[in-house]
Amino acid sequence: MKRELPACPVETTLMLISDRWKVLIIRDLMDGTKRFGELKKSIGSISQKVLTSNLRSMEESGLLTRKVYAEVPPRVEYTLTETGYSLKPILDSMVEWGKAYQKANQ
Amino acid sequence: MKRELPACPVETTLMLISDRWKVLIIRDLMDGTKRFGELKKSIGSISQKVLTSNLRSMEESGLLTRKVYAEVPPRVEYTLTETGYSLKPILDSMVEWGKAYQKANQ
DNA sequence: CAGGATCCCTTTGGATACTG
DNA sequence: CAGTATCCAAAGGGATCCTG
Repeated sequence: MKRELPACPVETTLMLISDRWKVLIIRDLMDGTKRFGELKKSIGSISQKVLTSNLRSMEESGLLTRKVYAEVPPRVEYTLTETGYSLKPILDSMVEWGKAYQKANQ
Repeated sequence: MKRELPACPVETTLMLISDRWKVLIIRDLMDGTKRFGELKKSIGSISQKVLTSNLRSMEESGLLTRKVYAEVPPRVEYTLTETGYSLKPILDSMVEWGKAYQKANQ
């Protein structure tokens, strides 16, 4: 799963967040820690498998942490790292740009 | 090729630029108009087919314009639209973030 | 030069069933 | 609840050959 970092900075960023779901996951975690089920619900149409694999790869990239509680039923919480949270300006820009684009193309 | 705009602004932005190559194309066009061959060369490892299909879909999205000159050999120039150029702040943020990430993970 | 056409591979995502 | 395992479909991308 771990790939080499590209030489180009913008490619590095893209590699880490450009999947269909990762930006949505990050956005939903900007509000704070969430459980697996909460994430799945707030994202909506994502399948368990895909959510799991995205979360794992983002953990590996250092964008978020995964904390497992030894309880029954199990509880797993996901939290953005500093690195993950530092993507906020990019996300905000993307939201603003997207709004303007939607307005112009509705 | 034309897809419905998602309800969510950030998804809209993602849909338009999150492919592997689109951000690189936009970045290369930030400097000004370029010919097909120049783009292909500056991007490097992209194949003709993929470059063509990305350019067409970006034209359809209103991010760039395509101008064909009736010459032999043919000349085709691509230029960012205002909309495409307005992605600059996002690109810049991505470059900055990518640099910091690379530095932290080298 | 700037592509179109074709074939194939890999990756991502989706559906369903099962489990500690 | 939060996964795993398995199978499958679709899309993006790559390679090669051909052409106005």
